[in-house]
Amino acid sequence: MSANSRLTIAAHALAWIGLYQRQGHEVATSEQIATSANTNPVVIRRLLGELRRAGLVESRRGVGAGWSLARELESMTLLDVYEAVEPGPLFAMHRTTPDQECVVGRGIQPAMRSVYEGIEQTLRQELARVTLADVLQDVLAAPR
Amino acid sequence: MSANSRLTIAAHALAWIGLYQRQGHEVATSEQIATSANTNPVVIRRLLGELRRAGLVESRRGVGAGWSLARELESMTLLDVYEAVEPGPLFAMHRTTPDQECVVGRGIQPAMRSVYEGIEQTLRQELARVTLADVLQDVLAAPR
DNA sequence: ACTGATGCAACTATAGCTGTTACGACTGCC
DNA sequence: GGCAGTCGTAACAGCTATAGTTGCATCAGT
Repeated sequence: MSANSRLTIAAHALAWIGLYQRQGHEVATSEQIATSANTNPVVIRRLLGELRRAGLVESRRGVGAGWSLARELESMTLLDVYEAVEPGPLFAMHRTTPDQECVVGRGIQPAMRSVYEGIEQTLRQELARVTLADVLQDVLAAPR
Repeated sequence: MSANSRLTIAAHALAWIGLYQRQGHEVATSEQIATSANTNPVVIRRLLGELRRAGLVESRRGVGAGWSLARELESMTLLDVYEAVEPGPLFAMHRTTPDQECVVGRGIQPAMRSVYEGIEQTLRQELARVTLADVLQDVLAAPR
């Protein structure tokens, strides 16, 4: 499906900021997060920008600038992150409309759509069950 | 996520072959299916080739060649099709390994992996609940 | 031998993700 | 007022996957 790492990196960033704040710091920089995630600061800023638009984080500019959580990790679910960061559907329909003269061509899209909607609904429920606080707890529970 | 239409087209092809066989024909050609799906016959042959490797369809060559079902539509689920046609995982980890000196960098992958595994498991269960016979029935139930 | 289909390689076009550079905008501090 | 550090964003390159297309060898029944 050509999966991407956007949800993973976004969760990484949020967990990092959350832990950093628990340690008493006010804001985290994209530079610090990028070092932890082993990627480029711009990649982090882009993703956090989408999370900001979704109301999950805030950014401060100027001197002492950086990112902070807009809500508690406890009140943030992976569904919130997913919706902020993955707009499209999981499965696509035909790129061109199928032959409407054909029974299958006419009926296949409604049929598949209802299946896909059910699946996406279930996916959302699963994602909604995991808070970012759960994620951070799991992160800290890792060995060594 | 940059979704693709492979599952949709594969289901379309199977439903088409199934219906065609119910109408008394022995084999369907990639040309016919491509017309219904409004795409190129080679695209159909490629997909059906993967379904053949999974034991869902059979192909005949020579004169009077074409495709036929290897099993009843009733015994074929969308999970079978999905697995034949979508090898990779739904979500990807970091492209480069995160900073192992960092607590978050060390713990994030195991944490996310367990979430992702649960989700893929649920996805499979959902797909396994829908047979291709169900899909064809839904297709035929479409208005007009 | 002819015919009509599959099997498959090769190529193109397109799109999305990721990484990178560059630079303007902002704000606290001196 | 100027400086420094960081965000915000545009622009571009590299890579990968999907989809579409062409071409041709291969096969098997007539």
